Amino acid sequence: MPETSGPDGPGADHPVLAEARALLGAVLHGHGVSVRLSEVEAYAGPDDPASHAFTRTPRSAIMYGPAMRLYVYRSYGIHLCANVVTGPEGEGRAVLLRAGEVVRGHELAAGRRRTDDPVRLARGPGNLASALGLGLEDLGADLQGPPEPWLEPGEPLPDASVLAGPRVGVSRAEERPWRFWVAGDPTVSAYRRSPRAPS
DNA sequence: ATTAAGATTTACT
DNA sequence: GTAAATCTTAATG
Repeated sequence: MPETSGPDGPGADHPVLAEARALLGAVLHGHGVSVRLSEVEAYAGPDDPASHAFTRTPRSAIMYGPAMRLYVYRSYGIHLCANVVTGPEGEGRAVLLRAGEVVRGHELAAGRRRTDDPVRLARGPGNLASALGLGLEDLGADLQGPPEPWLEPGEPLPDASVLAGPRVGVSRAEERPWRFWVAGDPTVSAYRRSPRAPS
């Protein structure tokens, strides 16, 4: 096991990858709704041009804070995305929660999402945050334990059940397979088009 | 102060 | 499958 930089260049062996993989299978308890994470994306700091932490800003300041904290940001102004800050303070590492399966509060989540499809309940970052009832009020919330939204680590998944692939919506460094999802989970969607494709 | 870009979702065809 | 809507944040003059 190679600690060498791999054939793909810098960041191929980044510690955030292991943390993102560890988040798969964990259960995120939100406002009356619990979701088992099935798809996540790893984002590093200065080493990742696609990360919000690439440049130090008030918005990404939370990413440089202590771990196990919730980072919520707005995407395209209308939707919210939930992230979990990982790593030691100052590293600026975070993991984006892209999708998951609702294991509790199914009815409540269905009411919020206005859909009865359990597969679509938490498919997509914005939907995941919406289904959990997360908002900017939960920004920086401690995920270490109740009563507020908290993250319960699950059992480590077999390596064979975890697949990796290129990230979505990232205009740069898409060659890095920093996106992890659970194999065979219907809540995980396939590759999507890139945002705002040039004419 | 203004311009540009973006970690998306939903609806319609 | 394709197209459009929506808001914030970041950078620049």
